[in-house]
Amino acid sequence: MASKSPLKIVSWNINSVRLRAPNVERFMAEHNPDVICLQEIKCQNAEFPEKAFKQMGLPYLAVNGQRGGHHGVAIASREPLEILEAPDLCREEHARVQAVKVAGVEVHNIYLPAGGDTPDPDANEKFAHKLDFVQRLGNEYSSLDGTPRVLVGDLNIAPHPSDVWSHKQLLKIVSHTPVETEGLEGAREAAGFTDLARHIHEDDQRLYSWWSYRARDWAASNKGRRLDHIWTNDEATGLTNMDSYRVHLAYRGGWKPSDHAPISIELARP
DNA sequence: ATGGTGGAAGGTCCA
Repeated sequence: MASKSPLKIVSWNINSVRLRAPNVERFMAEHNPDVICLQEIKCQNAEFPEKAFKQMGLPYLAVNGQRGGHHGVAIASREPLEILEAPDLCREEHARVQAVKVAGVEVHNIYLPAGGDTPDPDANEKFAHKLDFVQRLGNEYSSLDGTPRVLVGDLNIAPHPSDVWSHKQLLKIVSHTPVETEGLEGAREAAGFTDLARHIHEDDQRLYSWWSYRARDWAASNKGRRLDHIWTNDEATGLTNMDSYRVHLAYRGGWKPSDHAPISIELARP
């Protein structure tokens, strides 16, 4: 019965939802998830391709878009969503955070600031903003109740050495500097979340979810980073089917791909 | 040491 089927949740930095609605449609046809959390939708609320999503079987939408073609997050669902107040994580008031409750599970969708090129908060305001966002993340999620809670999104930090193609060569590159990786791990632990990918896979297993557009051949060079994450609180960890974690590599290729691959997990319904 | 690509906006920013 539908009520006993697992809840399949996807996180995907789509890099323009208007351009890539067909990619989402293909994913739906192939994997049939219940909830898709998108980041970098790059449109305003009224511009979201609502009709296409309804037609592909995701009629329930929570859209947090932004003017100017930047940022923006959305959650699309097969079943009804209750929109929740999201934690105040972004001091710049970008559209980067949203939260819903679906099938008894809280789903938080986050697009953490990339942080610019210079990993120095005094010289680079974007990096300072990124660190502030991480700090708030740890604080805000430390005091919530024990509802099953899943936090997903593009966190723009690859915390483990095996989350990047070269730990040594990326130590001074934004996304893998110690202040970011230690900050994110500290925030996650303070808030009581489990990083599912690293709970499932040993640290000698390299895991990536993003490959730059700038490589001549992203698959051949394989210089990836794990920037996209699925975290669960203890209540949700207990519902998680650990064998179901996937990075959907095929969607980094194909027609006009995003530079991020979708990742997914399945949970038993509470 | 540099520039490489991509999207959207709009004559440049963000990633």
